[in-house]
Amino acid sequence: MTSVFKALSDPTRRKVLELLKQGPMSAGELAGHFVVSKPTMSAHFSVLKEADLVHAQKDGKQVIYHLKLSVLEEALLGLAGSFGIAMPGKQASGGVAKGETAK
Amino acid sequence: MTSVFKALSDPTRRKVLELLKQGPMSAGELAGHFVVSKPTMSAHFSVLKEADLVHAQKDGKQVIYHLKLSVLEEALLGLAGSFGIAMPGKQASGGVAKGETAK
DNA sequence: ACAACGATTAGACGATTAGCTAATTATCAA
DNA sequence: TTGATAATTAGCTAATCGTCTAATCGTTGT
Repeated sequence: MTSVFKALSDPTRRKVLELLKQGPMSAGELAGHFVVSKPTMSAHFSVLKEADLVHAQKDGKQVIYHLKLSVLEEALLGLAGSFGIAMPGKQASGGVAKGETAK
Repeated sequence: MTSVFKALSDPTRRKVLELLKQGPMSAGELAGHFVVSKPTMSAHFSVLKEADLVHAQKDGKQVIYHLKLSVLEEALLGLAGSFGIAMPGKQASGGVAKGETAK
């Protein structure tokens, strides 16, 4: 959970995830959307991999990154749940009961 | 948005917010729940204030902290929305509004 | 006025972070 | 085999982070 929020705390990394939301993309193509150097982007990809928010698949000389939406969803849901925050979609779930911890 | 996720990226600060979820609490009482020094806790409170996740109200020689749940909710809702993540509660909202960036 | 208490500020320290350039690895094409 | 291309690793710097102790500030009770 900490690693996910740490990953999300950088605007560049959030934007990478948003780009990946539209579909898998190579490291180079992703890097093309930013002004920083490719090694810097590579470091960002490492943080995202570490947080399990993306999956890297090697394809020839490229590396294709995929968003792992379920992991992001679980983190957000986990935090929202532990604060009884209701969010759009599905039906109300009542949040965490009194005295519970909401891992 | 970045300041909120930065604040959330530390486990101590997340736990502070969880304690505050149950109601306002003084700096000292909050600090009592952790093993770190009070000045360190004070620094954590500063980060939370900076992110507007808590409000500090002075009362005599104490400072009472209040959770600003709506700010947390908005940040989570914003990110979830920009990824089309549906979460329990309310009804679906179709994501980020026109022209918005979901920074 | 002064001592005690709750909290923050100041200053220091090691660890981590985001960024860079240069070098390296891996793959593919000529 | 050589060269080009995609990406990562290595090595560095400057800035920020989390933590500490010591000092200070503001309030309250004597």
